[in-house]
Amino acid sequence: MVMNRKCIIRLSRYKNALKRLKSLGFVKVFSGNLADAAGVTSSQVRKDFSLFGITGNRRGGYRVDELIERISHILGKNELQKVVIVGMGNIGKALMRYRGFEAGGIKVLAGFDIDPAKYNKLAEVPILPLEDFREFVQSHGVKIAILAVPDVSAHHVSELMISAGIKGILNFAPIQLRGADDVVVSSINLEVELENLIYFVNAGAKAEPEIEA
Amino acid sequence: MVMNRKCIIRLSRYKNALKRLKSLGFVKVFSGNLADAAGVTSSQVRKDFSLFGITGNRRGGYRVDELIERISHILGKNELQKVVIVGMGNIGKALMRYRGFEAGGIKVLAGFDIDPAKYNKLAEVPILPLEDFREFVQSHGVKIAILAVPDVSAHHVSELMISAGIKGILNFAPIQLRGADDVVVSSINLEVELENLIYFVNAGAKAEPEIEA
DNA sequence: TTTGAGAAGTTCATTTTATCACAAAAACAA
DNA sequence: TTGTTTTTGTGATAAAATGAACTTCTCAAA
Repeated sequence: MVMNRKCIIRLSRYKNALKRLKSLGFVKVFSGNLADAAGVTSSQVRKDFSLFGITGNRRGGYRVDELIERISHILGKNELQKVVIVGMGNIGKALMRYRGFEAGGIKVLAGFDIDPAKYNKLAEVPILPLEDFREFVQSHGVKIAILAVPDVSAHHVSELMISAGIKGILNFAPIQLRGADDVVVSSINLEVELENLIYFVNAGAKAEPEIEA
Repeated sequence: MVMNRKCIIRLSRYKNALKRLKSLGFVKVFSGNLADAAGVTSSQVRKDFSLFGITGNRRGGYRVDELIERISHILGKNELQKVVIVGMGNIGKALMRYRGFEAGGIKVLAGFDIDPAKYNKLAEVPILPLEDFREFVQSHGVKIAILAVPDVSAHHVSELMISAGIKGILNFAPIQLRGADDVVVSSINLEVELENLIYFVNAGAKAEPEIEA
């Protein structure tokens, strides 16, 4: 069952919304509630759930706990996900320190850089030489890597990642990575995001819908 | 002429690719070249250009310089774009220090926080109290703001931004902001991005296309 | 038990988005 | 000139996503 990326993004959104609802004491939730929280229509919510075989009660809606559990399972969030970061510049360091990941079951195992001044092999989350990358990810079974190096090194590092067995790359470098067929690449480009905002602000935005990350 | 967001993202991509091609010495470029660089089809490139009235020569392709100029103009990149950042946590600080913006004609004027320990009013790019936000953006005519505060404060700060006249918000908080009709919100949610990667990696990704930031 | 209302689940139509295919234009060569 | 090639520009076509509407089930109250 091959799923659409947009649909998966919505699932993540639903999960976030559900966690908030749960912390507010909600036990049950209706498609309309989730739709409001995620900024979509209730049809969409029900259809998304239907795609994944998620089912509720025809009158009582969905049980919050069950739904969170179910979506987390689909997203693979029931087991700890190990991640490494390459590039200890501004962005890389910020991501190393970002504590939001842990709550989401994502564990940053290590950072890597080529600059010896940045090494810190003894820290709880160590910063290691890039030469150690291959061995590290293989011995720890890491499949996901964050690429936060300058654009000139991005292509080279992405090849290293792929050859070391990385299967998913979150790319912060402002270039288009051409990955292997079994490697997923997702890019975040801050300048592109800002250019978008600038365009729509200048265009006198007419209620542009909020877009996926 | 109301434009599609995806289309604008592609324009940004084309522009980035063009800059690289230019630095390699290219003077002319064909739709096929740009398509390869941006990871789309040549038809798509031509159709995007057609939407904006960008036109080339029926056999000679497009002039690189002219095209960069044209796209930059459409994206509003020919004048300096002023931006402020609210929230001087990990992400906010990293964005303050990020030097990639300047090359793209984006100028971070100031950062804001509620924590007096973070103030630095005399720095070249000052960090100011959040109370000064409204006055600052109004006196400087700032229309774009980056929201990098914890989720609990995100809604409150976004309301402040909107009431102060901000028209575009780049949101890093993991919640769905509900903006006014004339305010554009674009969200970057790191956890959602990683969850996506995790899902497709676990699903044994079959050449998933790289996606927009 | 019956009835009515509320909400899920599903189908269908609409709208949006991307691809294909081809005619018209430009450049070049003979 | 005239023909040939190359690439654009766009209309037609296909595919995908969305939203509305309909059907079915469940619960609760009379």
